Amino acid sequence: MIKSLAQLVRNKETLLYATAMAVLLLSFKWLETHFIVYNYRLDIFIGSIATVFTVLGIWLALKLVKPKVEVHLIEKEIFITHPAQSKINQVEIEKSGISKRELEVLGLMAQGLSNEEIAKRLFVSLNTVKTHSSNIFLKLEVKRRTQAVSKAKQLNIIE
Amino acid sequence: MIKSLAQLVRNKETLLYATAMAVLLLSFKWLETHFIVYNYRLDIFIGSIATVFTVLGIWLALKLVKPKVEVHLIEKEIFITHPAQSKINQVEIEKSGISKRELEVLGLMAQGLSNEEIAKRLFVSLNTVKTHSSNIFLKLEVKRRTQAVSKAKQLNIIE
DNA sequence: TATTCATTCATACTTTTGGGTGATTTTTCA
DNA sequence: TGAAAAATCACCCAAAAGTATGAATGAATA
Repeated sequence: MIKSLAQLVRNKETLLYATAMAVLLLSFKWLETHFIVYNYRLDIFIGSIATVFTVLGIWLALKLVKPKVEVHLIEKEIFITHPAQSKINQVEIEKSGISKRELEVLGLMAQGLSNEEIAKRLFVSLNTVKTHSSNIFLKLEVKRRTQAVSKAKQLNIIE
Repeated sequence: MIKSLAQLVRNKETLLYATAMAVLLLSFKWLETHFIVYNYRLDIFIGSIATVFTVLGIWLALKLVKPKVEVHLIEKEIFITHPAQSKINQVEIEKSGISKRELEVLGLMAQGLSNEEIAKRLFVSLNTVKTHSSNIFLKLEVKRRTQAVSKAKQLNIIE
């Protein structure tokens, strides 16, 4: 309420409305002096004044007071399954010490390729792939390719 | 404005406010008859009535006008990592024809266990695990355990 | 320049895996 | 109850995977 009054005072149009009220009062005063108002029933006169000024008050309030705004916040939950998540953990790769080439081999391993197939894919010999594999197992501290794939996926160093 | 009036009529509290206005009017009437109001300056009397009813009007308007409702949608993003998701696709399991026991073996396979380790875990012989493995490969139409794991994860029949 | 590291390859050997076949025992289900 | 499916196990053989060791080469680096 205090705030509303403060707004009312601050408002640029306040003068206009104040003037309107003054004019109304003056017009009543004029009616009072120039017509024989008292011939009419005084309570009717007062009643009409009350009505007019009530309407004026309502009009004033509606014009001046900034409308109340109730803000309703509705939380809409958006489920994101995984937006191409599973970002490869570069940190873990470096921590494990796995080289680029070994990572390639590991990736193909995870796809289910045999050493022979990996060798053909990378244009190297079977022995090379075996060496890479062994090094991978050492670095991941596992014994088998299946374990390597399992651990690599856990560490997010592949896929 | 029309809408506001309609609200005003509908409002349950309207009677209260109407009563308040009636009481005010009656009190003025009472003042009029029981005191010699006319001894005072009539314009002061009218002015106070105007002021009172202006305030009443303002108060009425402030009380009765329903606030505007602004609805704000807040989109709350919920990321689902993959512990909760990745529900096992029962349909694909049945489609592949993989039995319960074979599924067990497949699961341990995916964890990187060797046939020997699986055998010990399941309290069966190595040969049994081999048989299960072979059947799994047939049913998944793959050649190696690594491929089996890869395909099984694609089909969501494990994990 | 010397050294380290990644990559490549080889040979020999062991272990694991996978294919094929057959058989017995449970379990399930019509 | 009786047939089908699932689970169990064995033996043999071959392929693939993995271990160990050694070595050559090229690129990066201290």
